[in-house]
Parts: sequence; C-alpha cells; structure tokens
Amino acid sequence: MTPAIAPDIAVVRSHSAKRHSILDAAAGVFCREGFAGANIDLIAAEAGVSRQTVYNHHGDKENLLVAVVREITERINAGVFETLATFPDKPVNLEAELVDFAVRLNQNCLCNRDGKFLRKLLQTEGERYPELFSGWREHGPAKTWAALAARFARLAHAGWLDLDDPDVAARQFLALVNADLQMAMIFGDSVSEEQLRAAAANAVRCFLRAYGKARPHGT
Amino acid sequence: MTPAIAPDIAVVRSHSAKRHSILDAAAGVFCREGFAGANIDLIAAEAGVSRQTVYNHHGDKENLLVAVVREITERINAGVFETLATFPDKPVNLEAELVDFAVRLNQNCLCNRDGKFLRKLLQTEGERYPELFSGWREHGPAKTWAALAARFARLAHAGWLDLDDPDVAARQFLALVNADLQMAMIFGDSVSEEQLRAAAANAVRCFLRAYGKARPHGT
DNA sequence: GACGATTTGGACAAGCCTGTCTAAAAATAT
DNA sequence: ATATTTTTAGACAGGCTTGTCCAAATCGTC
Repeated sequence: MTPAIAPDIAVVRSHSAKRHSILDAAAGVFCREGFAGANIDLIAAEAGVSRQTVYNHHGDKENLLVAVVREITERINAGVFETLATFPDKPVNLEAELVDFAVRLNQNCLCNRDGKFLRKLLQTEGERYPELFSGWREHGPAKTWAALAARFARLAHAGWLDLDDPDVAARQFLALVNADLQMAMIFGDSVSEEQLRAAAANAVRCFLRAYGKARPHGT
Repeated sequence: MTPAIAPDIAVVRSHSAKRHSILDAAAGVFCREGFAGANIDLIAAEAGVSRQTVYNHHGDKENLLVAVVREITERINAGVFETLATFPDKPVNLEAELVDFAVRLNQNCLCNRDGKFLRKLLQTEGERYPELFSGWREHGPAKTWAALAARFARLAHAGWLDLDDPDVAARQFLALVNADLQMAMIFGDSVSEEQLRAAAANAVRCFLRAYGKARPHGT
C-alpha cells in the first residue's frame, strides 16, 4: 500500500518545489499589493503554475497568507539566530568588529528580502489579523533584544563598555543601525553596500561614544 | 450674478464640513484596509454621508486617495514646523529640555494619528504610486533633518555639544527617540504618556553621553 | 412661501475576483 | 507500456465593488 521510498521523495520533491515556488510568488504579490489587492491568477502566473495548483496546495487565499507568513518568520528567525552567533564576543578591535556585525545584521535580517516582506506584511495586515503574527511577536524581537543585550552585558563585564541598562543599549544599537536607512527602506529604495557600511559606521561610532570605554581593563 | 457673501460662505461651510468629514473617514479606511481593500460605501457610512456625495466631492477613488495624502502631508508638515520651533535654543537644563522636546516631537508628529496614517499609507501604497509621495519625500524628512541639524549645530557652537556631523547627529537623535516605540507602533499598539517620556529620557541620555559636554563654555 | 443647489437612497450595468468543476494532458513509477 | 497521480486550461456561478443615473427629499436663502 505504501509506495517505496524513492518514488515518494521524488513526488515530494516536485511537489515541494512547486509549493516553494508558489509561496515565493505569493510573498512577493501579497507584499506588493496587500492581501485584498493580491490576485491569485497573478500569483499563479508568477509562480509558473496554474491557478488550480495554487488551490490544490494551499486551499484558500487566507490559508496561503498564513503559510507565507509562517515561512517568512521562520526564515527570519533562523537568520537572526545565525547572525547573532557572529557577535564579537572577544573583540580585538571592537569598533571595526561591531561595524562588521552591524553590516551583517542589516544584510541578513533587516534589509533582507524577507525582512522587507515581514515588515510590510506586518504593517499592512498586522492589525487585521493579529493572531497571524502573535507567534513572531512573542518569540521574535523580544528574544533578539534579550540575546543582544546579553552580549553587550558580557562586553561590559569584560570592561569594553560602560552600560546602565543592557536592554536599553541593545534597542538603541538597533535603532542607530537603522537610523540612516529608514527613509530608503520606507520608500522601497535599494541600499548599496556602500551606504550600508557608512550607516553602520555612523551607528557604531555614536554607540561607542556613548557607551565605550577607552580600553578593556584586562589589557 | 455672484450671490451675496453670506450665502456663499454658508454653503461653503457645510460643503467644506462634509468634505473634511469624508477626507477624515477616507484616511481611516484607507489606512486600515489599504487602497484595494477600502470600500467606498464604508467610507461614506463612516463619514455620515451618502456614497453619491463622496463621488460628488472627489470624483474617483484614486482621486480621493490623492486628496487624503495631500491633506495628511500638509498637516504633518505644519506639525513638524510648529514643533521644531519649540527646540531649546537657549537651554538652561539641556537634558530636561531635550526630553521635553522629544516628547513633543513624538506626540505632535510621529505617534500622531496623522503620523501613523502617513507611515502606513507610505508603506502600503508608496511603491505603487511613487508620485503620490514624491512631494513629501522631497520637502518632508530632508527639510526636517536639515532644520534639526541646524539647531544642533548652533547648540554645538554655543558649547553644549561636541559634534562631528550635525546631520548624522540629527538622524541619530530621531532614531533614538523612536527606539523604544518601534515595536508598539508597528503593532499598532497605543503608547502611554509614561512610555513616551521613558523612551525620550532613554534617548536623550544616550544622545548626551555621546555628544554632550559637561558645561557650556559661556558659563 | 418659493427657488436653487445639494444631498440622498436606491437601482443599475459592467467588471473583476474567488473558488469549483471537468475533461484533457503531462509526468512519474512500476 | 501502462496505470496512477498531478497538473493544466478553460468554463462557470456567485459575490462584491466601482461608478453612473435619476427622482425624491432636504437645506439654506430671498
């Protein structure tokens, strides 16, 4: 009754490839047009798939949105986790390494395609379907801030920083990193590698002027 | 041929009251539902007006959106200008006065009903109708930043601040002021007066740690 | 009270979109 | 090669929305 293993995964692969393609196209269209304005024919066309196939895979327009949001938040969370692991815990040149870290953060999480999509979907559909994002809301930014705050606290303990409140400092770091990019992002402009580095450099310079110490006490 | 003055302004008053009511309702609906999802019947109902009257006043759905955006950007610009005039040019207690200024900025411009609407409309329709916001884009944030930067530069000249680049400092000031409110705003939560003051206090403390001088040289 | 303009409610056509159905086509595994 | 499953293209009903038209009603002024 159950088929052999090989055919199953072969079917699943094609199946999953189409599924992924649909999710990708849907993310783009939902993001551009909003949920109400999104046209399933257009999604199907952009996915290179017939409309019926979209319905076969996800059943409903609303269901499709749910799947898209789940996919994106999962990828975002993975990206944040991965990038957070590259935080300079044992810096040699703190300023340079924080700048690199900030650039990675922007490239992998905030200025990302996924980051842009999540931000936009959140803004357009967040109030209408609050339960859609409630999972991310609980496990997303709060955890990121806490993790970043812990890193900064460790840096402070090692004598690199002078912090009153690591949580506040973490939020301020993220805010500063985005300071020069907000307008570009809100207008949907693309940001060059150059702009990204300059923004990160400005942010880190300000951050270290506020919270940096001249030398770690260990040296 | 031309009627007397009184009837004219009386007619215009009722006319303009309805017009304003429609614009107000339309702003709310466009913002909640997006352009595609906005229902003109709903706008009319929320404005307390018949659908036909909406068409009489603004002709077209797209036209209505244009009118809404124009109205909001004009009000926002006025609010920014007004608030900017309350910048502490001759401070006694710089930290306290900057905190007050930041609170005003948030209340009158950023966390405002208008501010929220503009942000959301910009995000949802900005890429589809770029020319809609091009006017604000040119004359809005850039001018605000420049004006704020000039104030900071004057403060630096008076010995209160130590700035490399006033423009960067102005952007960072605004970014810091929003640091603690971003999540609340993105989720559409309302922010209490308390949160607003706390956020402003955190922002100003960080800003002054980075750029403040102990005393102005004039004293 | 009469007059002119505005507003109203409802009817209406036209278009678009969702979601379903069906039969043909394509792809895959055996 | 055949059988099974997936995919496709198209038609289709149903619903909703925009924008227009029109006759009745309302409002403010003379």
